Amino acid sequence: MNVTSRGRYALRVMVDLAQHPEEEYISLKTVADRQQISMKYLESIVASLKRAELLESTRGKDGGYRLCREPSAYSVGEILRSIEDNLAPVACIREGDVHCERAAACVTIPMWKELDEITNSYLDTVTLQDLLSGDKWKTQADAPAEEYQEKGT
Amino acid sequence: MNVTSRGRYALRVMVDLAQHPEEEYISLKTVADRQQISMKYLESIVASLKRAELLESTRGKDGGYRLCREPSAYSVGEILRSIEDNLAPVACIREGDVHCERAAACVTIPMWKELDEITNSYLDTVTLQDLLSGDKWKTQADAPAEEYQEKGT
DNA sequence: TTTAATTCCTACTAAATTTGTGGTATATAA
DNA sequence: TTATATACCACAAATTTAGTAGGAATTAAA
Repeated sequence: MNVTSRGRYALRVMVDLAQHPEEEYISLKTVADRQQISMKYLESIVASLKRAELLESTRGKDGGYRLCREPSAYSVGEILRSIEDNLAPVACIREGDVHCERAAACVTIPMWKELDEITNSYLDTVTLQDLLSGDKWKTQADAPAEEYQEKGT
Repeated sequence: MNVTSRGRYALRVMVDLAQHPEEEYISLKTVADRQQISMKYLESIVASLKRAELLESTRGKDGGYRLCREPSAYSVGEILRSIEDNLAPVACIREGDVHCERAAACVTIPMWKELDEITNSYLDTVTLQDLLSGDKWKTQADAPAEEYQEKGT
């Protein structure tokens, strides 16, 4: 897997934007201040997010960034894959990349591939909304016995 | 996850030893030649494996390394954890290590923890024997109807 | 039309990690 | 006692990650 600070920061930017839906566009400076991350560093990260069409922007005064979908329509997997180019657990199974000539004979490749599938499919089931609500991980001790947060109604 | 070459090499050493059970102790040079890995680099890797009691050794002439269990009694998770100190997908959830003061408020922590559990429990289900046989990942198309490659004979 | 605020773009630098190498001490079988 | 190993420690090269710097282009508003 290997999720670097770029991936973690990307997630925090997306969460931050999701938590402040009222305003139209939010400047990077605002997000950087709230999240205490260098704005300059964030620049290259949001550039990737924008390229992947995970958020939209306007330039100039009063410009900034905003989500272009409902939080429930983003999966963590999608966000991370747009940022990290090596979500795979080992280099061996990255397509095109370095071709290991022993791959055909390598007894570990099938395992790495399965592991990659397992992690990706987990991350694809977690949405930005899940992160915001936290319900997905609430234990019974935490959770109020009464009812879930109604959604969709 | 982040499995580096140390982890991959460790797995290859273990597989190599498992594939040559006839001889008593096998020298690192032999393994390094067979696997085409720098022997010097392997030294530090097998040192970790030995420290974790995953293999045993004798020094001096005719010395070398050998497994101390049946291949089916090693899990890949155990092997990797003895080598890589950061199997966790992100630094944030490594105990004791760097303590992130925003951890309590961080909405992503529960997800990283669950991901870590998922990957570790998968890797704990895969044994060295599984890697050797490959059966675990054989598709029906691959598998010859007749019989497996005879081994042990 | 000028100014301030902002995204966008490119290049560079610093720090950390990974991937090794080298040298030597110690143990063991023949 | 010699050849062949492991064991141990320090250092170096290569790669990746993290962060900085500077400025061009765009936009809203004064």
